[in-house]
Amino acid sequence: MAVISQRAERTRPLRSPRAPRADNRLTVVLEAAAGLFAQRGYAATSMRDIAQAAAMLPGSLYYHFAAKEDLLAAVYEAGVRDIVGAVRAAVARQRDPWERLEAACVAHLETVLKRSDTAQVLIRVLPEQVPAARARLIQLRAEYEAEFRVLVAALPLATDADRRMFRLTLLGALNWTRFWYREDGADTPRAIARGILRLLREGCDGARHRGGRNG
Amino acid sequence: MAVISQRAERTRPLRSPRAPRADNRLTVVLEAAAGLFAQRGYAATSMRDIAQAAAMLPGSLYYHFAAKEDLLAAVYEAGVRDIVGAVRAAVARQRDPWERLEAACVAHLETVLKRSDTAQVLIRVLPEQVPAARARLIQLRAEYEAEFRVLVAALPLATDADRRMFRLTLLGALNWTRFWYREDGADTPRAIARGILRLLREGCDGARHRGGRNG
DNA sequence: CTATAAAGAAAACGATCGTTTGTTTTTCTA
DNA sequence: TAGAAAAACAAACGATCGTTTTCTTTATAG
Repeated sequence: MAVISQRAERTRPLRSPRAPRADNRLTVVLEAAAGLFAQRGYAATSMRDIAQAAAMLPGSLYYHFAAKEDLLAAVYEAGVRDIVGAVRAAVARQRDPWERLEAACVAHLETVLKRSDTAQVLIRVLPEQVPAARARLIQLRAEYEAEFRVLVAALPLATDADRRMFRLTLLGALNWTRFWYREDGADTPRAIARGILRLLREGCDGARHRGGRNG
Repeated sequence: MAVISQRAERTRPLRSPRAPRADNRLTVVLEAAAGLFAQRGYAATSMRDIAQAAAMLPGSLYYHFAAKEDLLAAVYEAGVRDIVGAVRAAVARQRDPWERLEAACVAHLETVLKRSDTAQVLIRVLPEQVPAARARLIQLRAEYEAEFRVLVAALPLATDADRRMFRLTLLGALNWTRFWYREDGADTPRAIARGILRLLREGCDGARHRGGRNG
């Protein structure tokens, strides 16, 4: 029964005889929810918190979403749209495989760290944390991760290179920045993305780069 | 007032005229809490959940801890003890700086992914998620991260290498494994740790390793 | 201009939350 | 072995949770 009611009004009641109103505050709700989910997490954010941030009453949220988990799924959808859009736009400007991947990493970090709360929710709230929406969230995440899979597949690596490990390590390093990145710090999202990628591409073993003394 | 009551009984009432009883179930409570915090997160775990997992009544938890956040702090402490112990023991068996770091990474992953729920809480529940305990949690985390700082400082890297970026990238990649590691999968924590470290040490650019055809 | 549906206000539902209080049982110690 | 402290039980507190229901306002289509 939960599944039915979830699907019942994804955006609006089916076969509605009238279009949504111009003054509807659905986007305000989504942004408010994204900001709070990104900052406090899913369980620690109440529907009342979201309603207050959106300047509405708690019950009014249920005109747009049948349940809290559906609101999260909608934020996830918006997040995927944001970050996929940013990454695709950045990648399209490059032709070299390494430069395409670098552009993707820069766009990823800039979107997640500075531009989009909804995108931040993608890496802050994980599918396992919301069992009722797990399947949907996993699918939405996979939609995005597929972008990186393609970019990594295009790299001119040694034949025995482990592309899966490379991709997971890269995404791990990128997403972990959320926990140590500081707005006021010296390094920008762009610089961080480039630094991580250079490390994964070239390594950092002094003995390998030049005739080092250790090894 | 909250601060006072938090400090009031870190482990037991101050100047207790009698030692703890042999049948006390403090460790059972800590393990139950660790398991649930690791699986569901802090906010999504109720004191009643923990009590049930420990086969006690909810109110009884407050004999050991003045508040939920103090219970989390205690789990954090146990987690740091677990992982620092494992890492130090592993490192002590090696002398070469790279081998010491590898031993640390292997111990880190094995502890977090297989051995210790309390250690898993360290990377699952982040200080920002529990404002009331933030300062304490940050300090406990720093205690552990200092271990890695020392190990990275000892590496024979090129003089212009960014050791901070290296450390953050490494820890990010290691900790992110929590989100894709599967018990039944082919790769063990040991293999994953080695793979990540090799990547960060040697890089993966085919054109660099041998006279590649690209670039 | 009027009907109608969209959008939200207002108020409350039962359930669950972290926590407190008073009491009982059990172990250790003197 | 008697008394005291440790450790848990038992039961409830007020607050907050996600959600539902009913009613009112308001933009829009005919």
